Amino acid sequence: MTTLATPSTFASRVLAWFDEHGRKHLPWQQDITAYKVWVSEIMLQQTQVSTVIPYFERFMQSFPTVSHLAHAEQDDVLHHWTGLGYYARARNLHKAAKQIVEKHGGIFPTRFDDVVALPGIGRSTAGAVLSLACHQKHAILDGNVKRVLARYYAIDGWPGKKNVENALWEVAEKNTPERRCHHYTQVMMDLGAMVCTRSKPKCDSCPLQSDCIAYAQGKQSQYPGKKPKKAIPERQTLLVVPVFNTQVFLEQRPQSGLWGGLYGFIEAQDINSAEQALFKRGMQNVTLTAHTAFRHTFSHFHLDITPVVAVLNSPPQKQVQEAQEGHWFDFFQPIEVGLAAPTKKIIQQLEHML
DNA sequence: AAACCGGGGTG
DNA sequence: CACCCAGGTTT
Repeated sequence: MTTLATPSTFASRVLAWFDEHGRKHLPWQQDITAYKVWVSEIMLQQTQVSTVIPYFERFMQSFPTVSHLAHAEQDDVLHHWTGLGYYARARNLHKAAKQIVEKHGGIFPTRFDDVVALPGIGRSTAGAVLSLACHQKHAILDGNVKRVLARYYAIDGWPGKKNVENALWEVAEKNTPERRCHHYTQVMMDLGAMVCTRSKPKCDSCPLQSDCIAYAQGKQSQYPGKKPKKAIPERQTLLVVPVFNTQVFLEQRPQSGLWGGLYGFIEAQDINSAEQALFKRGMQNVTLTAHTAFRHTFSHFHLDITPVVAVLNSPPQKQVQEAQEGHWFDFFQPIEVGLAAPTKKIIQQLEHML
């Protein structure tokens, strides 16, 4: 007697793998709410799970609901993000929380179009939240899923290209099952993070090995296609660090652009303009000392930073001209606002520079 | 040194 | 539509 082989679909195989190996005990998987899933998804867009966990816990302690987040000070929100990078994402999270309070009565919306209209939430994140928290059937396409699908189907080209992205979305939609869509969403991320990793994928543990095209061809490392690279420029800047007794002066940066909304040191191109900038802020009798430059690298440029400590020999006068919002912070106390990595680094090293 | 990353913004 | 931008970590 012959039996027709039960079609073992893409989804059924990965779901079986989920039952045995999937992650089910992450903090945002307990007492699931759309809010928790949303916050975790935004954090996970930029950082891996082990790093995110303590940030997530602190964030939820301080902002347990959408409403708490909406009513928080932006500085406090950015402070909770210090070290995670991509501060625009924290600003969008805060902005979206305010919109949810205004437009949706503080309840995270459950209609896809409402969710995707929120700042910082696109098609993939909206799909992830509604799938994981509300069990709605939506496809997702984050970096992990892109890698799994690009390899399985041997989809050539860089996913930043529209046509490649479209091809990936098409198969992402096609494979998303009606039943257990929330488990499916979770397991696709798990597979990308735990098995179908960027380098040294664990193909022998993969439920998709038998018909993965990249595996069959031994070309796992060729997928997804790489971003075309280009030389990145170098820039240099002075960061002027005013010090008076045990206090340093920081001011809030403009909302848009580099380190938007974070507190930082005064930027200057040379010592002369550094002195002018200090003068404008009522700091006149100062002793400037340039310290060893260090390099901070972004994706699109290198920034060589020379810290210039400006010790005030007398208390600051009233500002000559209104500038950004500036504050003196005691550098032995934790500073409760958002700081970019290089700012934090300079503050940590400050006592050695005096 | 290079890869990575979802969404916003601009041309 | 095509391209650029943002920041810090991992490899």
